Amino acid sequence: MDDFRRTFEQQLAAALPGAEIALERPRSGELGDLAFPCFRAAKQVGKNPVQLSQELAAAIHIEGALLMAAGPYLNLKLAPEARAKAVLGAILQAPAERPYGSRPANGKKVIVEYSSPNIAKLFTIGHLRSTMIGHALAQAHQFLGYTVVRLNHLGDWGTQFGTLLAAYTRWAQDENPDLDADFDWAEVAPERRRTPLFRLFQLYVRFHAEEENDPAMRDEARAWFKRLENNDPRARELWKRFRDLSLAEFQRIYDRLGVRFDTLEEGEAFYEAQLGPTLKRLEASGLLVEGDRGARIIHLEDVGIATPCLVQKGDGASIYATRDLAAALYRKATYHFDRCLYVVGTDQVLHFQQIFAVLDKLDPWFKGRMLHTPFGMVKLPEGKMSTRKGNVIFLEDVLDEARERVAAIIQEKNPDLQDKADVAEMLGMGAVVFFDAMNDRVKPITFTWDRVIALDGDTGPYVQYAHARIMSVLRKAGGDWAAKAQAGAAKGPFIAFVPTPLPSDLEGLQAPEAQALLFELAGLPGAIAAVADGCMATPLARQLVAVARSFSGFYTNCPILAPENTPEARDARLALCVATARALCQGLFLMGIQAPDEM
RNA sequence: GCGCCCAUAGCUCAGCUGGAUAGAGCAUCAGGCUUCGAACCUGAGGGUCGGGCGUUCGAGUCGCUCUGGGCGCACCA
Repeated sequence: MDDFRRTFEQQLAAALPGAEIALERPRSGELGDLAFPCFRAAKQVGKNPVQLSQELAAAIHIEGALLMAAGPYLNLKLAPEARAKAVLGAILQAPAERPYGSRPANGKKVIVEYSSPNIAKLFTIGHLRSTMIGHALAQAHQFLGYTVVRLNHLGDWGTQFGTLLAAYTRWAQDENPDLDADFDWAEVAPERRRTPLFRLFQLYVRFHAEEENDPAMRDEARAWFKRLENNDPRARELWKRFRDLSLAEFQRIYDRLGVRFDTLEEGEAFYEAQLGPTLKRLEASGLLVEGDRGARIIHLEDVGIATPCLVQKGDGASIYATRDLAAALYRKATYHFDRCLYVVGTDQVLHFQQIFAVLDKLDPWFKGRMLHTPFGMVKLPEGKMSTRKGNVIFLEDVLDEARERVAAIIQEKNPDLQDKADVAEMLGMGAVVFFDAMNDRVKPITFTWDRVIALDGDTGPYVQYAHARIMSVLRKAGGDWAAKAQAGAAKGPFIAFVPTPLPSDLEGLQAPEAQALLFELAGLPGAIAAVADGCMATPLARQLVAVARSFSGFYTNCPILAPENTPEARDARLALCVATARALCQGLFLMGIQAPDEM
């Protein structure tokens, strides 16, 4: 396809000297494979776009392709066999280390900061957004040739930690120091959740509840954080314990989600030693000003931000802005990145505007490199979720529920399936994660069980089902067909498939449904590129659905193993199945979803 | 009060830098398994793209304005 694109562009450039040649993808494969909208060029040469496209259609000839004027568009449509050859070739003959849609290394480095949960808080459905969007962005960038650094800005520092220390001191350290017994004041939790970490969480929630009526407690929490920053041994000891407890839990969840980071060490606390130097540097630059109550701030009115950035609290303790600034400076020195993405919710847009503005003032190097990728918050029908208030949906409950619902369907439709539990997990995860990607927008999401765990229609399991059906056909085909679609080991985001020769005769793919499927497969590389460009997984998710849907059309209309098929037609169709399976498997994997062979 | 974001079918959402007849899923209705997996497929109904004004050859997309919602507005993150 790239060859045709290049030739088409060259011919257009020759016919229209000086014109800007920007090709598009037509709405459907019926229209063609590549489209040249003539509007701008027509203006430049002083012609009517409809007329220009007709003239170009008559003037340009490309072997194996048809050039057709469709109103103001000039469409290049490949002959059915040329399309099949181009698309299947690109997928089946891609080198194992450079799968279809990937690009060679481009020498650029991008940091993706994502997930970033707070210590002693359990993962909620809200955390899934940052985690999986960030994961998909990291995967897509690496797939497209970037060097990717995956960072987790763990919330292991700050006044919230003071809250935890204060609460522990008040209600646990004497009667329940190891947090191994239930609190008599807390409501009884389900068995699975009765862990020390959960009790820590209960302490946190209780503190915030009581703090409402007793503002002095807020000072108590701040004082504890101050002690922590001043190296108080008791505070440090508890800090380490709570952090270790949380990390073990987080790791379990990341393993379940298939998400990994280059390091979990560079959380907020990591920058503690750099806070002083950061403040000094801000001071030396002359940006730092005294604010109310002895706080130190940086004014940003001159760049259109009314709220100043507070970098040191009145009591001298640091605040998250200080740590984000220190982190950015550290990352510049350590990673020399080209782009740094912050996958953090929309409620922090102002915060990042401030941080980026301060960095621009401090060092012009940062200009244009820092990017906040905000996402809408997950809300409940009755309102905002709040960890502090305890009205939250825990991620594991959602994943477990999804798994159970899938397991019930498996029991009904395919009771003899091997590895039922594993498959149920893959499909449940697929449903939840895919739902999130389909909705990637800045808009908030209202959580309901049936929405998030939907299993019909445009869902992960729908795409996974297409993959499973293909594998089933390939197994029935015998020979080494199934092996050809078998995923090899993944290296980073790349799934290795052994390059496979094309069938010499592709006439069996003339049917419109086969052509439509080829057209959608051809759309995948663009969709993956759009993930990185737009910093969202949505285009890929939607293109995978398009592929799965057109596969279903192909499957129902073009018998693959029917005895009346010629061996050539059968092989051509099987090759298309293999290509589709590879593409689906790789595409889902970029999103953090696995494609089972059976379900 | 100020700032940012959002508004598309009954519901949930797509719609790439303005460009081909505004598309999916769910729900509803009507069909399709003696044939490769029906977790599927085919078809139907359903739209003043929140209202108004403007820019443009052309606006769901850009600008202004109104209405309705979300978020934020220094010592939480």
